[in-house]
Parts: sequence; structure tokens; C-alpha cells
Amino acid sequence: MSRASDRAYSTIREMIVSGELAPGDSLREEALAEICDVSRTPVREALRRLEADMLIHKTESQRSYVADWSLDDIGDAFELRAMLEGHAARRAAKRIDDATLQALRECNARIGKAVIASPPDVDGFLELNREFHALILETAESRRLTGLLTALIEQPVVWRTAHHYGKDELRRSHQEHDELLAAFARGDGAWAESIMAGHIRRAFHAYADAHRGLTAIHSAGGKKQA
Amino acid sequence: MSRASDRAYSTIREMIVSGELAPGDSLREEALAEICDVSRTPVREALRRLEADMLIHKTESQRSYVADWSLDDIGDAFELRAMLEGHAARRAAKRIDDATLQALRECNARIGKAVIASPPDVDGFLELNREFHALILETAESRRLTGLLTALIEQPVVWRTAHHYGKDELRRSHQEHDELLAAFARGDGAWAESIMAGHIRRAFHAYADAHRGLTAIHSAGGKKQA
DNA sequence: GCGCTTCTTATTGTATACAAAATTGCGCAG
DNA sequence: CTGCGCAATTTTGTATACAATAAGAAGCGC
Repeated sequence: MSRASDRAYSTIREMIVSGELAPGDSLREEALAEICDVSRTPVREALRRLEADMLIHKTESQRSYVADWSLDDIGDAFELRAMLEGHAARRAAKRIDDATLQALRECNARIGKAVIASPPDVDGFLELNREFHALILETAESRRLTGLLTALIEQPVVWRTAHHYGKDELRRSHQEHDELLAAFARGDGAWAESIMAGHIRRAFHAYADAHRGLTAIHSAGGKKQA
Repeated sequence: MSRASDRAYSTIREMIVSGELAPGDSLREEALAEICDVSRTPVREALRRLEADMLIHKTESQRSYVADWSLDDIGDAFELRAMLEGHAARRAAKRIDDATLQALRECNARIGKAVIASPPDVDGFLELNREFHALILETAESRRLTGLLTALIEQPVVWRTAHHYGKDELRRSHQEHDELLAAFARGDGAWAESIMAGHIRRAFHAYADAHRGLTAIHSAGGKKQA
């Protein structure tokens, strides 16, 4: 993390995720280099990584822009996530040991605490939720699956909109994690897969509803739909 | 493709896929730069891309080595491919139009020709097969799915071992494509998904059988395996 | 002789300078 | 006024030089 290219990556990434850089904004290497206080070389490496993450997009003439996400694209990403995380849960159910199961239980207990707080600790929830899913992914023991999923998990939209989660959705999420733990305890891969897939799909619809609400407000004028 | 970094990427990639660089071999940037007749800068970009493809592997001290593939890893990759290509087939079945269907039919007809030739035109088969699957993937209309799959499709092992395909396996493959076309013609996504998943899994077992045969032979003499 | 430290060397990371390519803006002809 | 084409400027791609860091080798004490 102390390396310049890592700093550049984190910095630019954060600017995109936070919305400081809006979808469609152009990314000029020199400008980014100055912002990150490094030279263009590490910036270029960072841009490569961000492109692989699909957070940015290069035109045919090699200029970089912040990727814009249609609702379709987002639905797409969630669909893939549901499938892949479901697969991860199935594999994890077959491989999990007692120590890991216990760790997951503790993690979800802390999620429960974040959820029942008033007001709910959404940031804490997000961090713990991330930890919970990461642990399952690790237990699935598939380097390739991990590689594919990390690209999908780190989505700007998700993080921005998760803050719109209501108390009900947070509790529901916590509850689904518990069901997942039950499936793990029994080593029932198919069950775990079903729950996980549903868990992700629910998250998508929660997002889509919030999004529709937002765009309904914004789009009094009109929509850029193709 | 005329860019130096693309040349470096193709060159190094080809060396790995062909086996000229064996799993575990170290990749020194300067040496590669000389081989590719470019400077280290584009080589570094190429290495990044190859790392994303999981064809190479970086140690904690940032040195690069050709990735070695255990049979488990390969099975893993095929499993993910089966799932994702199955998903692609399902989506494609819902979206396909007559022109694309016709194009797929013609492609598979040419595959048929390559298969019945004696000796079978394996290189032609591979290229057409790639085209066939690419067309389906395109029809699935999911940029993210495309992104995830391209990483999985371009595997060195697959290409090296496909040459071991017997006439039966080639014919079987051609036949499965025909079934897929039937599913597409009826817009039956679930059917298409089943066939595609089976198609990929069959390919894996064909590989695994060949691999077991090969390692049995090799391990009699003794290999430089670490 | 063995283990530790330190110095040397090899390799990667970063910065900068230069080359190539592309976009933009201007000028000019129609 | 519009469309085309050229040139000026901006932006990206590549090469090279230098700095930082990790591996390897030699020296030293025990």
C-alpha cells in the first residue's frame, strides 16, 4: 500500500466511488498524477487496474473515462454476483470447519449489534458484511472464483446506495446470514447456494427500488435511455 | 495490436501457452523486453494483463513467475466456465435473432467439415469453436459476463490439450453445438444452459482423461517437477 | 563448520524525456 | 454559412535513467 501505484489506485478509486468523479468524466493521466502526487507511470498502472475493475472505460483512442452504469448493467452485475457468490457458498458449505463457522457466527453477531443500534451503524454494517462475505469466499477455496468476484464486489453504486438501506433491510440481511450459517452447520451446499443467491438478489431489488425512487425525482425532465 | 505493449503481451502469452515457458519459470522484465524487442515499460503492462489473466503469478516481493496449474485449479476454471457459459447460453436463447442463429448454424456447419476431414482439421476446429462460443457470448449482451469469461476462456492448458482430441470428441462437440442450436431456435434458455454446461464439463473430463494418461507416461521416466 | 551480519548485485518501482497519435480549432474555399 | 483540410495543441505510448528493495554471496565471529 505504500507503493506509489497503490496510492494512485486507492486515490482515484475513492474519487470514483465517492462520486467526486462523475460517470463520463474524462481521466487525464497528467492531472491524476498531480492529484496523487506521483508521476504518470504509477497512474497508468492504476488506470489499468481500474479498467480491469470496470470502473473506468477506455475509448478506441485510448482515452479514459469514468464508466457509467445503466440500471441494466447494474442488474447484470448483481445477477453474476448472485450466481458466483451462490457457487462460493455451495463450495464453502462443503469445506467449512468449526473454527471458521464460529468466526462467521461472531461476525454476524457483530452485524446484529450494528443493525439494532439506533441509529443503525450502516458503515459498521458494510464493513462487517464485507468481512462476512470475504470469509465465505476464502472458505470456498477457489482462487479463480475469488478473482472473478472481487471485480464484481467492489462496485461504486453498491456502496453509495447501501446508505439508503432502511432498518428493515439491514435486519433482513442479518437474518439471511443466520440462515446461511444454519446451512453451513449442516454442510448443505445446495441450501447455502439458494440462500446466498436470494440474499444477493434481494440486495439488488432493494437498490433498484431506491434507485427508481431517486431517478423518479431527478427525471422530471427526461431519461437518457437508449 | 501494432502497439508495443500488445506485441509484448501476445509474444509472452504465446510463449506461455505454447509451453516454451514452463510453469514456475521466472519472468524477468529486462529479458522479456529484449525478447519482444521493446523497452521494459510495455513489458510491465503486458505482465499486468497476464497477471489478470492468471497466466502469471507475482510473489510477495513482486517477482513474476509462470503460473502452475494443478488439476484442481483447472477443474475449478472449467467449473466456473460451465456455469458462466451456461448462463450466457441462457441469456442468448432469449435474445437471439434469426440472422445470428443462421450465422451460428453456418459456423457449426464449417465445424462439421473440419471434423469429418481426415485427418480432422483440429486447428480449424479450434478457431471455429472459438468463433461459435464468442458469437453466443456476444448475443448474451452482458459486458461484465464477457469480461469475466474471456479471462477464463484463454487458458493455456485448454489449447495445448485440445490437440489431443480424438475424432469422437470432435464429433461429439459438433453434435452438442447442434443441440444448442435447437434450444436457441426454440428460445429455451434453460435447455440451452443445460447443454452448454454439459458441453463444457465434457470438455473438462476429456482433458482430465488425457492429462492422467500423459502424467502416467511422464512419471515413469521422471520429470523436473518441483 | 555453522549461523549471523553485511555488502554486493540483480530486479523491480518511479520519474522524466521524448515520440506518436488524436483531438481541436483555425483558415480557407466553395 | 458550411464543409473540408491542415496545423497547433493536447494526450497518450515508449524508452531510458535513476532510486528503492529484495535476493544472493562473502566475510566474520563463535
